[in-house]
Amino acid sequence: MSVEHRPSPSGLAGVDEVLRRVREAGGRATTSRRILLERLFSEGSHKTAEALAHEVQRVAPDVHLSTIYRNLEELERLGVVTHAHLGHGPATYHLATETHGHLSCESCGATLEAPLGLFDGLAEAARTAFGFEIDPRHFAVLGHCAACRAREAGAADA
Amino acid sequence: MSVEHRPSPSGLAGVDEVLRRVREAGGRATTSRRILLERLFSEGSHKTAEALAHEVQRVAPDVHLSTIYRNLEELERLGVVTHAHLGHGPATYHLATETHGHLSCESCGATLEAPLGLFDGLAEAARTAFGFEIDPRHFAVLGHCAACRAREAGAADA
DNA sequence: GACGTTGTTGCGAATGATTCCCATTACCCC
DNA sequence: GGGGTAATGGGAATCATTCGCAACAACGTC
Repeated sequence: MSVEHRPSPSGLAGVDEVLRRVREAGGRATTSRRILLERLFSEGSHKTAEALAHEVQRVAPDVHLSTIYRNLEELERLGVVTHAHLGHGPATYHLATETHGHLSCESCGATLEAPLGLFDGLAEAARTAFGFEIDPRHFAVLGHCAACRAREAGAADA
Repeated sequence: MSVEHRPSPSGLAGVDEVLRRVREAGGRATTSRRILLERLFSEGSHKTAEALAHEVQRVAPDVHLSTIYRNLEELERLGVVTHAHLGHGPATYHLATETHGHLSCESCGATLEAPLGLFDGLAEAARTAFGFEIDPRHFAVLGHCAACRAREAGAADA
């Protein structure tokens, strides 16, 4: 079996390499774990545990939701996956290689991926004022997106 | 009956005025609502619904937790109260007159109240880059506080 | 002050997201 | 290929919050 050559998001070699890392850490390369990883490496991020469960179950119907949660937790411990909270509602999971913050619209729920540089001003201010080091990745910053602001402004005018 | 003269946090006159506003909006000035408001106007913010329930129940033991939630929801609709999410765990409630953002430590759970000005840099950047208007009050920005950073750095050295 | 309307309450059950427990299964090292 | 043990399926437990509903209590009116 050769190494995967798919263009992985940004540095992690692929499913097989992750599974190798899992085994090095004393874990096992189970089928559910492999399928879950394939889904995580596929396009489209910000998937909830339940969405991932559905995707996995299309291939292996017996994989239980709690197995998904356990695997995500384990993969997170290994640094392969992270989760983010985009507002109310369930957490979303994605590969740890995709590092960005999130701006999430309170009106329509849309989520923007924000380059970490966007948070530099706040990071600097928090560091200076409080010695506090922000982590913009774990929780989204809420607010209102351009489309909703335009719509709401229009409604106010009408 | 005279207006309350207690030094209210920052502009809202007091329990009686809020209850007046409630009645103007077609609501009723019930005992549980009055007691809840007294607790909200008392010192110490960032209280969870459950903590508020305990405080209220010290005075009126039969007030049910769901009543607290309903009253908080109603008061929030009237613009008297807001809630914030300070990380994992339950939401916290406080008077809407206290406007500040939150920095919440992922290690120790401590929460700092941050003046809204701290977020100006991020607000500007998000507006320019995405037309996105942030609301720094509803969700805390997570990260690591000075104390925990010092402790963790020390542990790393040891 | 009694009355009726209708907003509110107490209570428990329902929900949604996640975690826990446990007996069974299936990796994978030797 | 057998055995030790990590992982799984299944369901029950948990935590925060919401809902449904019958009984109750504000408050304007008479």
